Amino acid sequence: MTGDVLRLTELPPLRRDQVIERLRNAIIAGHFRPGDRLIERELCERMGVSRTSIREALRHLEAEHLIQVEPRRGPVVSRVTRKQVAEIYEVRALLEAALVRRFAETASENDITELRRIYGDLRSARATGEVPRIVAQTTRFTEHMMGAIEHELIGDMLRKLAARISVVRTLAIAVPGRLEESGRELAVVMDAIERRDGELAARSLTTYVQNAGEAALRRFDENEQAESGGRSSSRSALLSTSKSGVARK
Amino acid sequence: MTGDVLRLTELPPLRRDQVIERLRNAIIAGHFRPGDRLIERELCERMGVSRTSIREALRHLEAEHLIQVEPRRGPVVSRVTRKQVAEIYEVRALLEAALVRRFAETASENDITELRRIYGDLRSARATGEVPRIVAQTTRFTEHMMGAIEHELIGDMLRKLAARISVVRTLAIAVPGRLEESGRELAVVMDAIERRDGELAARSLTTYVQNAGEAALRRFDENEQAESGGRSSSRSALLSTSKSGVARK
DNA sequence: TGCCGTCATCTTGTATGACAGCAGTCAAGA
DNA sequence: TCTTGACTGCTGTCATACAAGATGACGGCA
Repeated sequence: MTGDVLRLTELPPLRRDQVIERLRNAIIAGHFRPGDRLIERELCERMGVSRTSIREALRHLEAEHLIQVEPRRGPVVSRVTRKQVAEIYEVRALLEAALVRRFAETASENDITELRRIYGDLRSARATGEVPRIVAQTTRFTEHMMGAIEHELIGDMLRKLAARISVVRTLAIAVPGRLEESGRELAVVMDAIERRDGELAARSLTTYVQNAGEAALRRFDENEQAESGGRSSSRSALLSTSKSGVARK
Repeated sequence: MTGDVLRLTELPPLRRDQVIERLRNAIIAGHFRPGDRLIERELCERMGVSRTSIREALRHLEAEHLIQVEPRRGPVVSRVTRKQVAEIYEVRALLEAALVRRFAETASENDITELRRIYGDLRSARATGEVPRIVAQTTRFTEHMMGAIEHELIGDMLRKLAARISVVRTLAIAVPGRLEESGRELAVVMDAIERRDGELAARSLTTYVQNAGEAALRRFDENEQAESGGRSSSRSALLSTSKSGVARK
């Protein structure tokens, strides 16, 4: 119905969209870090496109809150404030609870089986303690549910929120003791889903996200301290000097 | 804490931001209508700015989903699908419920008094049946709560969602019988707030939004029918020819 | 030694001009 | 009436240019 099967090249993808995507990924992956300035010319050279495309892409990322632009100073990778972190986790809890409730209640058996499989991978990842793998599998877990319930908006919002807290989130996973705790919480969620208990799934997932949020805030505070401590050699600092060669504030 | 009080001229506002604002308002106000093409040159001339600024503004609005861009065809004021309307009302219900719950539980007495005052204005507006006034007062009502609880994120999201459904929302208000029904629902909400019953406030507001959503969907369906009926003279059609002189699909 | 004002330099914000190439239109032709 | 091809309209990108704010270096002064 939509999209012609015989379509040739799908049309060359727009440069600006590619730029958006790559910059977004770079930020999420932590290649650029909060506070890094994004200098247009540099980006032009690195990506081999004109300033026009770069700037248009930047406007898009700005709207997503991934970068902030102070007039005449140019774009800077967003730093999130403590309050913002708290708010994001709060809203994420709401949306994800709605997501999981609906999934538990309406997903097909296949979707649930598949989720169980992903959950298995997630557990193995968690067992290794390798943070990047854990993040990846957790994303897959959520992403699968989003795909299944076909709620464009919730999916969209959750993805955007996740992007904004990618840094803190990564740090939060490694909070001592949190991995075990969250493991138990997730088990309850998975269990509720399999029993098709949407209400319980939603409630337990809310708890999970709330606790994750608290862990994130704890990390956040530690980081603030470390920063005001001035020991800029502290490599774990959220806002430490970028390795990407980009100027900083 | 944020923003320097001593700042001189606040700096001349950026052109692109002004463009964003004006276009957004124009869309929300219905001056441009869903499906209208936004032709860059035209916008340049009308607003007296260069294509550069226009295009950057468009990228921003695109990220807000207020416009959609089909590659090489350019921007078009977003048409919302039925599904999107449903999803938006769903999420709006979630967020607004959280908002009102928190307001009921934590707002100062002054804030509540003020809300009651606004509620009074809202009631008078509703009594007249003048849709634009009703919309304005309803917005004030929500906006007041958003200001009081200081939850940037929820406020931001609700505003963006509201923008996306501004057209449908306007139509929905005039659904026969809905005005009375919603009046009663709102009364319950206001009452719950004054009694500081966050739970009840949230629940009743959820009902209110859900019903509003159903009304909106009903209107939406009527519109679709009217449209496929082909009688393009039907002036109430959601997608009728724009009066703004802008080309259409 | 430490603070201040000045100047050179870097960057952004915005405007212009150009141009290739997709899209939609319309008239000529079958 | 349907098909084809030429024509025109716009978008997507690039290259340039330039004023003005932001930054950083430097030398003078206390």
